[in-house]
Amino acid sequence: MPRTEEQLNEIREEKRLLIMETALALFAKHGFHHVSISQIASSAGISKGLMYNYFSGKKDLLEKIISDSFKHFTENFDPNHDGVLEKHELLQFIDNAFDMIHDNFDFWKLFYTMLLRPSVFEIVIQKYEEMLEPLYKMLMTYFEKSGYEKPHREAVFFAAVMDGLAINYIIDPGHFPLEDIKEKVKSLYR
Amino acid sequence: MPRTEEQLNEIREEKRLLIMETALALFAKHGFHHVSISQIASSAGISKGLMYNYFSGKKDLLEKIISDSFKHFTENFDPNHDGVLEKHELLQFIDNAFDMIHDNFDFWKLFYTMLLRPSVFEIVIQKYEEMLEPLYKMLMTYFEKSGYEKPHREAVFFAAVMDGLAINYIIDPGHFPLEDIKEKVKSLYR
Amino acid sequence: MPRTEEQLNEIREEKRLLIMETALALFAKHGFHHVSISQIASSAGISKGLMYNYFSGKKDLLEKIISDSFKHFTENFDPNHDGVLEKHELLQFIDNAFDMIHDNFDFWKLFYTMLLRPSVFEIVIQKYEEMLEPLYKMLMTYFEKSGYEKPHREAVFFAAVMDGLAINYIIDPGHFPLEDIKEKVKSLYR
Amino acid sequence: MPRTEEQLNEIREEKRLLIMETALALFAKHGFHHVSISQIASSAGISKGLMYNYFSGKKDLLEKIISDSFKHFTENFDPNHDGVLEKHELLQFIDNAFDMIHDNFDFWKLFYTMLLRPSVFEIVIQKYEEMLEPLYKMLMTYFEKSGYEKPHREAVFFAAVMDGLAINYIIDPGHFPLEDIKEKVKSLYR
DNA sequence: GATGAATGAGCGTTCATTCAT
DNA sequence: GATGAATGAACGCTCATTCAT
Repeated sequence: MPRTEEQLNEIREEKRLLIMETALALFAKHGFHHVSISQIASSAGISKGLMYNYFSGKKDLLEKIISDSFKHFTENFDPNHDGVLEKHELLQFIDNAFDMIHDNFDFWKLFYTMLLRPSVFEIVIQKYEEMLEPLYKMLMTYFEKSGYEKPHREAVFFAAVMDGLAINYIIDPGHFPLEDIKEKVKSLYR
Repeated sequence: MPRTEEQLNEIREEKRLLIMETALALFAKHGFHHVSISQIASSAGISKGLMYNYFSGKKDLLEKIISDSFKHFTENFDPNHDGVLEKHELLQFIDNAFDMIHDNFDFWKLFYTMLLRPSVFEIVIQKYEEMLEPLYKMLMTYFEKSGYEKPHREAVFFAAVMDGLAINYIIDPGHFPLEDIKEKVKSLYR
Repeated sequence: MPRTEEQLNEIREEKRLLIMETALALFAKHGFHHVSISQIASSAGISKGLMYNYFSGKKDLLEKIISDSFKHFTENFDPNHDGVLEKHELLQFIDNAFDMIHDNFDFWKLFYTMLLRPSVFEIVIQKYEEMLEPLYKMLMTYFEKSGYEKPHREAVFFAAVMDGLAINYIIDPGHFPLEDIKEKVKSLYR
Repeated sequence: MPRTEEQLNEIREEKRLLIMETALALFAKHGFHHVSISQIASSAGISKGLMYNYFSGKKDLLEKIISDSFKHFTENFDPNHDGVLEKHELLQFIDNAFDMIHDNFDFWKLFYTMLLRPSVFEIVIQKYEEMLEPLYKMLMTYFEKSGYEKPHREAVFFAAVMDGLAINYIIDPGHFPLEDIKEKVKSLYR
């Protein structure tokens, strides 16, 4: 008797996640180009061939990892989903951002690793921009509303500060004065 | 008439530089892993074999590029070399930093590309920290002297902000509001 | 109400034929090696696994297709089954041959594709020769009876001409001057 | 001291030929798709990688084999290169054709193997048509000049006859009544 | 010093086949 | 009978590196 559709979906979903999690951890640790399909397969305890039942190739695997994580990220942004940022939401975002990096350390490490490597990043840039645009717009609207002189500059600056802090946190989380820095950033926007 | 020892050394040094510059430009454009030794050799107009007279391998070439550029970087830092930062020096540093990135764009692009890839960066991180430490100390001393509550936090924050801005500038220099951002950063420390 | 043995056999035979027809069409269009079991199965609307209930493997499937088609071919040959060829039968055969190719285009395309590939053709060559021998004998008898000097030569020549024409017809049926060629061949034996 | 240009050319030409001859023999024996690069390399006594110093891939290797052989073929056609076929030249061509097949058996076996396999033949079809067109034109002109009613039909027929004979000769050269057949064909055009 | 032919380990990927369900 | 997840050997190909000249 063949498996039921439900059983198959369960198996497929489990394996899909297993492969993606295994690959993400390896990509984060060694970098996309330094991880071979063989390594992923053997780390996940499956055959090389099985990978290709779930993903059309190494690039596709990366894309799926990134887009899944983005989905998770965007879902946890703009708390009340009204597209408008209030001051307390911005302050809360600053707190959340570092928690998010902490909770998805591998992903964010991979993400920032890719950010400057065109050959890898182009795979993913579109999803990145789709995700980023609403955030940028919200920030600009917020800064405009709050009376800042140059909202675009403020949005760019804010994003760059968060990137810089994220990267430094990722490089050496043990020595990063996390709470102090959170306070510092929040003090700029209080 | 055979060349003198000195002339030979000069020729050697020229070739060495030629290879490094060629490789740096290619690495920055396509990424380290997407540039083959063959490409570097043919771009530089030399044979593959000759590369190995100057560098022990592809990794070695990368290391030499990074560490040479650091040397150049540190030599052009700390304006009056007294180890003490004045406010006007800090403000000037902010200006200079972006100029430096602009003038050595390929290097800084490559550098930030490598920043999160332990396997490669490990090799140069020590030189990087050696170079960074006096700056950190100067910064901390300055912030302390200027009455900041948490000098360490301020130094980390400042460095991270500069990293974040550098990265965003490198990703898309055409759309980066350079002058506005310089002003913004300086305004924080005026 | 369970199906009778006969009904089951009928279903089995239908599936078998479905698979063979699907595969033949794909083999003819893309070539044996460019068609995967997955493609055949999905084209036929069955699972990969089921294929192996009907055929022991891809090679076996090919063999069965070829030998089944031969069976069909031989059954529709030698019009009055008396083993003797009359001139009008030979002339009719020439007409029929092209109709036969037209009606079973996929098969003959596949067949001629395989003709020169020993590793595959070996398998069916015996059946092919069994089928061909009576024809050869009839031809030789006919040519002998008709006063040709070298009946063997004539039989070989006739068969080769028909092969050559068949192949050229198959390569580009749209541009093949079919009726003209039929006339030409028949004129040689009128 | 590096090798002279001449030495390098010699080495290159030798290896190129070695690889092509080895590959042709294997392709003819087992078919293009059944021969791996590894097999060719090990048959030729070289490494896999070296193949790619001489040919850009397996397809390119095939193309070069075919086009080199075509070159050889066309050079030995139309004896006095005046683009006009005389009766004695046609009769001589018939003799030569079988000699040519005999002398380049592997090539012609490979060629006819490919003729019906679109996926392989398309690699080579252009060169084939370039080579064939002048021949077709010469034939048509000849048949027209000689008072045949339908020159196009005659050219198609002639080419098909030669194909059919070639294929049958290639399948089983030992049992092919070569001289008798040559006479037969020539008698049609005397 | 300088060359480039030569190597071979390793890559991403395919696919006929197996087998638990 | 029927399914499709799973396997693994083999493929075409790349490229850092070596070394005879």
